[in-house]
Amino acid sequence: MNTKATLKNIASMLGISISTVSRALKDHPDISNETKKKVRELADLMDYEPNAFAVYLRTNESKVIGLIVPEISNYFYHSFVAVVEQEARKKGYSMIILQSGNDAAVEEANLKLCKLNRVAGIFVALTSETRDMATFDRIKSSGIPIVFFDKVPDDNKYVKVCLADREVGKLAARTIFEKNKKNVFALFGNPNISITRKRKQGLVDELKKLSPFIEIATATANNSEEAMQATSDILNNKSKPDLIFCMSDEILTGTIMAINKKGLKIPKDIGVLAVSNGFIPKICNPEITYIETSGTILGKRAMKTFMEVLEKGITKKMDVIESKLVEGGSI
Amino acid sequence: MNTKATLKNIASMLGISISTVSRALKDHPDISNETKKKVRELADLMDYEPNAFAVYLRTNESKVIGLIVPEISNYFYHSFVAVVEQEARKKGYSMIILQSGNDAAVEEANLKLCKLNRVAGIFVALTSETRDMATFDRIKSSGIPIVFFDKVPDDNKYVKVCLADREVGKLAARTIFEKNKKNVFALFGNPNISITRKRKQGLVDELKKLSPFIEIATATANNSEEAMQATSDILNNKSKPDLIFCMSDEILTGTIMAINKKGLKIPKDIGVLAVSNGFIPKICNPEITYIETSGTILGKRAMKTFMEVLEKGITKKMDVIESKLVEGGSI
DNA sequence: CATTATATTGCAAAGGTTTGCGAAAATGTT
DNA sequence: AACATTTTCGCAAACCTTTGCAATATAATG
Repeated sequence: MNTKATLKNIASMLGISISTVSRALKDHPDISNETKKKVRELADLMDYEPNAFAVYLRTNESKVIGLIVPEISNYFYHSFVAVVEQEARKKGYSMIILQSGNDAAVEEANLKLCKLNRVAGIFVALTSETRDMATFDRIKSSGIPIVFFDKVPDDNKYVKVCLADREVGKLAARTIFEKNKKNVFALFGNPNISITRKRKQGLVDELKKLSPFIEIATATANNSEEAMQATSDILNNKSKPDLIFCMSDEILTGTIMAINKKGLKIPKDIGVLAVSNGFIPKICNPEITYIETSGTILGKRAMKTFMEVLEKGITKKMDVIESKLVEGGSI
Repeated sequence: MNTKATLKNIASMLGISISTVSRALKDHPDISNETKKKVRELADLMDYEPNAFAVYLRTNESKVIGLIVPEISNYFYHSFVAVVEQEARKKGYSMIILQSGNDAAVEEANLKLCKLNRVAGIFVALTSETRDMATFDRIKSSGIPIVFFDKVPDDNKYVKVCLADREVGKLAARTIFEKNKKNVFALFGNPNISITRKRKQGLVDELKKLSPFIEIATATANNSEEAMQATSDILNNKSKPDLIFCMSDEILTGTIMAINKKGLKIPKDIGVLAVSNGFIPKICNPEITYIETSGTILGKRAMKTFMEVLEKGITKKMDVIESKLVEGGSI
């Protein structure tokens, strides 16, 4: 086997010291152009790449970002993941991805893994089960910045990037009011996470404020299947609602399948309003009217915030992303 | 700041040597139970975690798997990513994710990054632009195993896990024949990648064999927008096809939007047959009939193959996954 | 008690890089 | 020519862990 491409070997082959080689490759001003040239040529020839671990060990910082989400493959996160990875690569970072699968213990293990790998920082969307923030606090105080996104903790001592969830609810309420709907069935996700509570509160409160004549029933579904079941149940009632509100893409999926199965026509038989990134709404017929939540935008903003945290050492911040209504033909 | 949790510090606090501490924490038989106990207690107290970089540097192997795909957020890959991450975590590995964005240069940079990070192995779905396999060969011969999936190279000297693409095409052909369709419009993705060529060949050849009376026109679309455009164009012809075949979810998405926009009814006005993981077909009304390609299954098989490669040192293998027809109501 | 086996522990090198500081060589200044 | 500067380079420590081997302490054997 031919000699490994290390600083040491290059140095000995050239009869100069390791430190000179190291500096030459970094274009350090202390080194003469002549030497630099020699070193670079041999390094190229030997296909030299610095040993990342040695660098990390020495500098004690890695160019890796940790990303912890409940599930990658869920509607919203993968576009977030995609854009964060892109932006990260532009800045010379790689991304290590971990799923918590809505299990607080796994989430904690993942956090440890991040710490173990000395990541430069961590993006986290919380599990709906997460109660104890102690591990996060420990990691944060050990100097690893954490940016929470989407599923964020309530406490304001963290850095978070999220949607204006209460506004999302209010916007939904105003839409319902303007479209003159009277009997709303609203489906929400896990009530333990704050975005659910906020969206629900925004919707219910605003609706109450706008009109005393709009009836609203709410229900909870933890996944598409439950959403489908809940929708089916309500559609079998004799007093069918005239609009179904879906808090997320996951729920929208179930609702649409239930409506289709039942053979109802949107919007003639029933209206639909969703909170979504737009992908599913656009392949439906007619297109679903939705309040936009873009993983791509969220990702970009999160990355921007992350760089701020890294460079300026911010430890608390809340970046809230406004959303807007995109009209389809489902109401 | 309190002392860092390192072997050295633990050792000096306990008045013993570093190696003893190291071995005590590994439950090495050379160390007395008494010492082990002392060491473990202090280590726990100090929240000791071995410095991964030092370990990697010393052992020259990391517990990280690289995953390179054209795009994470595309229909199929994110479920693959999700399951691979899960399985990897079970085996003590983490996953670093990289997107090539269909750019061979970025793909190469990503490969380098994997090498730089001394990953334990790499999963790759090729770019449609990839021609030169030299970098892959170099990495492979440097001892890092590579498992290709989905978008795999033609050459049999690699380890690959993929769908039975030709069979997929044939299955589509048989379905078309049985459903008595006569005028097929088939939309394919990038012709540079082998799965496109194979699916197309399978479809066209088998169709020809089954009946001389079935007309088939094909077209190429590189993304949803192009697929939508191509479908719109063909639907404006006076001789409308009676079935559209979509090679992938990406294309199906565009086709469905075009059909909806045109106001046509499936299957009355036009039939649709797709190759898909099933998610989009199931939210359509009626559900689309599709040939199943599951990222989840592919991911599991890929991971299994990967472990074989790692443990048994296999260097070439081809794992082909059969697919089946799932009937919706779109034909 | 002397000798040998066994149980514990420590020493030190190795893995590859970075970097402060001092040394040597080259150049410039009177 | 003597001195001051500047340019160029090397020494050696540090980052933290792993591990072969030597060293000591303890117990067992004759």
